[in-house]
Amino acid sequence: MSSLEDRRRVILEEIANRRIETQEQLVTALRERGIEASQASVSRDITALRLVKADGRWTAPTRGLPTTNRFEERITGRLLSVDAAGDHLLVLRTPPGEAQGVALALDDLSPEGVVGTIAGDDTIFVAVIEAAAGLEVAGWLRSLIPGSGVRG
Amino acid sequence: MSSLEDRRRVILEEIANRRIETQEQLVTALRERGIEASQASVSRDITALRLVKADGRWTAPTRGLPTTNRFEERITGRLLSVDAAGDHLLVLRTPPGEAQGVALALDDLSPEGVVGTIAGDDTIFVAVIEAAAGLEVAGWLRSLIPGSGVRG
DNA sequence: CCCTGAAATGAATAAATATACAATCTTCAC
DNA sequence: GTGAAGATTGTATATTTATTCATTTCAGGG
Repeated sequence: MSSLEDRRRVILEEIANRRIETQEQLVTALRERGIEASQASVSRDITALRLVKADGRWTAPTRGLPTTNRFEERITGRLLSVDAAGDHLLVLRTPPGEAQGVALALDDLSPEGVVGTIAGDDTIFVAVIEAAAGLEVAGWLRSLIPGSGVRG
Repeated sequence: MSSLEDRRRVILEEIANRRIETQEQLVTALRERGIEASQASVSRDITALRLVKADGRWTAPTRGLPTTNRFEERITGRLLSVDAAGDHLLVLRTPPGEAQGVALALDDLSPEGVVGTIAGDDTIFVAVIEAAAGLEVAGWLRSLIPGSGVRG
């Protein structure tokens, strides 16, 4: 019986059911449920659960928000170029057979402004809401291409 | 012009294009771009922009804090049927023109097991990791169809 | 020009969160 | 059983972030 697992389960319940604004509040909430833990442990749990403090309260994000890292892992080395075709379409090139995977990763993240993607074998079309969003997304994607300068 | 607006715009650019882990890094990044600001101001900007620190880096959430209820609002009445095509693909039907919106709502929520979606005009393909996840997602989606019968 | 009020800011500091480190449990091989 | 390796934990503290408060800036009215 892992008290660690139990505690983390309760943490998820608590942040889902009441407004928890600090880790100390979480410590208190846990104690009310018979679980003793220090703020330090709660901090570690929060890291492990990849929780996020948004709008002043701790929440479990829906996927996409905190998965930036994971996304970057999934895409790095599989993205060759990023080009714009007009204001609303980005065209990404990948090695053969990689487009589906990269496009799925992109779908998982759903960056601001991206409306959708369609992937072929080595090409992905990314539809963006408006030009500014496209530029931002393009810049960020390019930063994932090895050997490309980060600041443009 | 409002240097405040400029600064916030640059903040969004910076966190999109490089990994920013602390507000002090943001202060430095701003200085490199010719914008002087204190950590205090950056902290206020972050609050105003509702940014969140996820996985150790500052990011712009893809959308606000989605609740299941909000998602259900977005989908209820716009989903006509849910069928399985094999173990890894669900096919959703919507009224004409609604598929994109429903698919976006689905992407926002990214239920466990859903790898990605592609939407046409009145049809959405939902790729799921494995059969069990597909059944679960399908069941849940069907529960959103008014007067839903069991299909597939 | 001088006021006034609202918004924005930085310095200092309070508050909140993450981590180093040592102690204590678990697991598992022997 | 004993002991080693690794996980988990709390305390104390370092680091990071939010806030207080005094000051500055700027627009508009006189």
